[in-house]
Amino acid sequence: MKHSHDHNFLEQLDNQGLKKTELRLAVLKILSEANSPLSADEISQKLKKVSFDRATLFRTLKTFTEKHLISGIDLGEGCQRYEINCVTHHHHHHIICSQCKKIEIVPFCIPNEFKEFLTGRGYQEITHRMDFSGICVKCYKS
Amino acid sequence: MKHSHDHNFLEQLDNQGLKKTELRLAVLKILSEANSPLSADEISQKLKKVSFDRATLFRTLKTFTEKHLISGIDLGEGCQRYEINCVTHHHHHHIICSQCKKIEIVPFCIPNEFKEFLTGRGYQEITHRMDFSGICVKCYKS
DNA sequence: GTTTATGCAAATGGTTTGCACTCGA
DNA sequence: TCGAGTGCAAACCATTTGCATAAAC
Repeated sequence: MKHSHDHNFLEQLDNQGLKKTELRLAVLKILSEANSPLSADEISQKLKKVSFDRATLFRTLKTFTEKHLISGIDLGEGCQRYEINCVTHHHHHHIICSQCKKIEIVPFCIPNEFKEFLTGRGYQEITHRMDFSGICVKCYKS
Repeated sequence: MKHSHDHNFLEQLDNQGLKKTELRLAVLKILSEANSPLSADEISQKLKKVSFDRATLFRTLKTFTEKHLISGIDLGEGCQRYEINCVTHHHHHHIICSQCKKIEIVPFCIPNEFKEFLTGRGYQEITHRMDFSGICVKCYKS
């Protein structure tokens, strides 16, 4: 899908005191147009037109994550996936098909009681991760 | 803590058609005496008395996981941790302290509705992962 | 003209693999 | 004895790091 806020990338980089380079703009564009979280490999593939170095890509992803422009997520595949952080992309969880690896967003989050329980146990700054895997309809039918 | 079913290790290996070697027995013993999931490194450290090879240890952990004698869990540290599977250790989730890395078991699991929702969406053989992190009381106080 | 970002090459860390040898059943 | 299990060395794969160059501001 196309986004109308492509031009915001420049602004976002500026706000974070980051220089606007071709790679950075390309990565932001790719992630904002993706409909599911992408691995570094997948981003690389979509970067065909842009010349870049793998180390630089990882540095970019790390910087963006630290500046909260993107989020890294782990679905147990042994690599990180990255998602753009924008107003329309708030906190959520995923399910990944164990066969075709298709990823969907899941429309629920953990009950408040969980966090309350842990707070009661003295934990501070609690974060959680939750994800699902299963065989999707398509794969199951075939 | 000491367990009275140490002698079951031999039996468990037998049941799975696995040969009873010193390393395997030692790993089962270590994991059954551990009070939180151990990484391959931590298991290695506890194996001081037994001579072993790192590759063999990983092969052992893989075999045990496949035979469901142990479970591998990922708490986002970049390595797997392993827990013994026995009658007294059923499905559960963890919280890890983001500072001291102490791991505790959390006494709740996801609501049934989550799985039901996904089943309704056509997913089969659904599994989930859920874990927490936060600063534990001890670390917070210091 | 600085500071920050990049490319290159090499290192890291957890884990896996190929192969010949060894040991448990 | 015979196949499963092991040690060793080397490979793997995602990611990181050091350093000198290049580009952004």
